[in-house]
This record gives sequence, structure tokens and C-alpha cells, in this order.
Amino acid sequence: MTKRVLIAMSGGVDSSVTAYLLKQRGYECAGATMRLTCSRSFGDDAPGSCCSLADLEDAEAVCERLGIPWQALDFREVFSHAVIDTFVRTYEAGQTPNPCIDCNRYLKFGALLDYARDHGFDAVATGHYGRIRTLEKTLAIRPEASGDGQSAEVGVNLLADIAKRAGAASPIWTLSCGADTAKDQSYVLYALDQERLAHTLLPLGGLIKERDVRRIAREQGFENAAKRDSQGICFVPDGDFANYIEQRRGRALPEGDVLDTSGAVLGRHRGAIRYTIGQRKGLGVASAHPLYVTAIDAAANTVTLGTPEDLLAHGLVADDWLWSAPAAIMEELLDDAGAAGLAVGAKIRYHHPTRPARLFWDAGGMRLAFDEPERGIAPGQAVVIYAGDVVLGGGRVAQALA
RNA sequence: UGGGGCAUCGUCCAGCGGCAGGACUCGGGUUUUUGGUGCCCGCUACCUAGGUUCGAAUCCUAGUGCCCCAG
Repeated sequence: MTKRVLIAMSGGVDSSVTAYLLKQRGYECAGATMRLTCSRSFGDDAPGSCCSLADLEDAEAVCERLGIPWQALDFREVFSHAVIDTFVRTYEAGQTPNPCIDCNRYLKFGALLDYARDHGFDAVATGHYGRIRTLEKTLAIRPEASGDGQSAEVGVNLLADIAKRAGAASPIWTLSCGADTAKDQSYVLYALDQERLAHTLLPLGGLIKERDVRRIAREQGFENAAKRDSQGICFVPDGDFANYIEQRRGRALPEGDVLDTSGAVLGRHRGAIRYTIGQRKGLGVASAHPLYVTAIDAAANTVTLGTPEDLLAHGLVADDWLWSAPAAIMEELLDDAGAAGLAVGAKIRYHHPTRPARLFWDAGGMRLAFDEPERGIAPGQAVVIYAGDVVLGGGRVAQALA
């Protein structure tokens, strides 16, 4: 029986090629474009936002060209609550949010996936650069998998262990890095659990964007073949998120003191939300050496600056943890690992190397201890753990540990 | 107001007779479906007035300001 797939169409190149590839493979396809922001009339957003009129037209045009149905879905309310509110609240708490993570979790693989399954679709597809396979297949192709030495080795053992513990039960799904290492998006997809992975297709995972995807788009005559990659926060097209938050709150952010690590006042800041841990630019404080934001105290409304050394941390506590790998097995593995911790690779931010670490299951949440100290661990950001290039799960950084 | 020291980019320092150099800040760019990091490019300065010299930020004199020690 032909599988029915709902494709999340942003109007960009990636999702367009996604639709084309699935059509080629014989899926029964339909395209959907989510309307996410609260512009006054449908699609009057500035260029660069998620659902400008031009983007909607691009998505519709591609579907028309492919001969598949297209629809726009109004998800503004979910987006506002699940993504924007969290974004604002996190900043106000002195932390640094990653709205794309929430958007994937609650929109693309949340509301959209729910909608799809409610409407007779078997799966949702997106243009993300990540690969979903069965664990069996992942283990089979393991030898040629690239990796960063040690953690890749660790990964093989872990994955084999998971397979062993799972026995011959229902298939286990793995989420791996995209083949295009420059575009890999596995980090922002860690909220895809087994259930969601079973109903998700990422046909671009094995392709290289500039080499393959754009070529296919050109060959198919897609208008958006040369369209720029999206970047920045889609609901803040001009990138001035501090101003966005001020607008949304209806008042200016209070000024506060900029301190050094001893507590001495170095200057003033125009709102603590303008800063993030590890930030160097825009501090307005001159010294013999560059200074970085090492702490943000929302309650005291202060920003503390220090040296690169002050940014080093050996571990972190994460909350809001989600397993991409089978949860029961992962928890069993953690229990068995005990005080030694579970050896994994950990990524504390997007576009950052995976670093060897040990994972512990503490009372309050997950704790990670890095083999070598990490720089600039920012609360609010996602930490994603890997076995080799396979995503095991992730959470939200609650606190860095010295 | 006795003695000593210092006055150079917005900030901190280098240059001590031959076209003023760096770091930090700031601005721009690049990278990036978060923020940040990184990388590239750029910006602005010799306290004032005389003098010595072919030539002075650099030497001399005076002035002004600041600092330290003696009070």
C-alpha cells in the first residue's frame, strides 16, 4: 500500500527537493506550509521570516509543479505559546533559548505530525539534514561511518548494547547526522523520540546541499533553486530580538551593572537579555584583553565579565530531558553504568564539535561530566548526546558545573 | 606648596631624532535554520606654547593637568 506523506514546505529549496524526491519514490504526497507568525494580514512579513507571502507562493508553486496538493495551516497559536513565549521567558530568566529546537519539537514534529496522522497520513517529511534508519541498518553500515575517533568507538559499543537489550522487539529507529557535515541538523532534532522517528522521513539526509540539492532544484526548474539559506530567528526577521522582546512586553528593558568577576562595576548594560554566556562583542568595556560574559543574574539584573578561563566548565546539569533512543533501554544503561557514568559524545551548542563526556542520572535530572572542560556552556541551550553520529537524546542546560 | 614621576587612538600600552604600532572597545563583513564563539576588514591619537635640528611623539625651556613621596 502506498504510503501517504505530508511534507512540511517552507518555500525553501530543501523542502521543495524533499517533496520532489518523495514523489519520485512513489509516495502519495501532499505539501503543507505552516503559518507561524502573527503578522497583520496573511503573509505580509518581512523577507526572511518563516511565512512571508513570497515563501507561501514558492511552496505552492513547487507543489503545483509536482502535481501534489498543497495547503496552508494556521499554527500561529501553538507557535506563539510553544515557541515565542518560551523564547521570551527564557531570556527574561537570564538564559539563552534556542527557539528552533522548540519549533521542531512542538510544531514540525508536534502539531504538524499530529495533524498529519489525524488526517490519514503515515508520516511527515521535512528537508532537515539528518538520517533516520533502523538500528539494525545503522549497525550494519557502522564501519564506514565517520567519527571523531574515541567517541565514535564508544558509539559502536553503545549502539550494539542497545540492540542486544532490545532483543527482537519492534524495530528501533536511529537518528544520525546528515551526510553534509556543514548542514547537519541532527542537533536540533533530538526531540524526535522513537514514536516520532517511526513517522518521519528526512530524504535529504544523505545529500550534500550545495552539490546535490541545489542541482536537483535547478533540474526541476524550481524558482527557489538559488534561494538563500534561511538564517536567524524566523519570527524576528531583523535579528533584533531584544527589541522584539521589548515590543512584546510593551516596555524597555531595565539597565543594570556590568561587573567583573570580583564584583566591581565595569559599566552599564542596556538590558541583561542582550547578553549570553560566552559573548564577547557588544560589551562596551575596554581592557587589556578581551572579556567574555561569564554570568548573567536575572534577579540582580547584572552581567559579569571574565576571561576565557572563567568560561571553562567541567560539566552541566540538564533538565527537560528527552530520549531519541528507546527511553527504557537508555535508562537501564544509565542505571547499570552507575557511578562511572555512561560514556557518550555531547554537543552543548549547534555547530560545535561533539565532545566526550559521561552521563549520569541524578535526582534532579541529567548530569554530564566532560572529559575536557567545555567553554561557555550557556543555560537555556540544548545539550544533545550522541553515540558516534547517532543522537541518543538531549535536554536543556539548566546549569553549568565548575 | 620641597623632591620625584607621567602626559600618545574612546581605553590600556609601545615607539625615545627620520612617514606613530599593538591590544581592548567601536563599526562593517563572513560563518550559522537560536544566541554566542571564531575568522576577515576598517576607524580615530602624539596636552599647550616656544626653541634646537635638514627632520621632534622622541632633545631643551616655559605653561597646564595628573600621580607619588615628603607635609
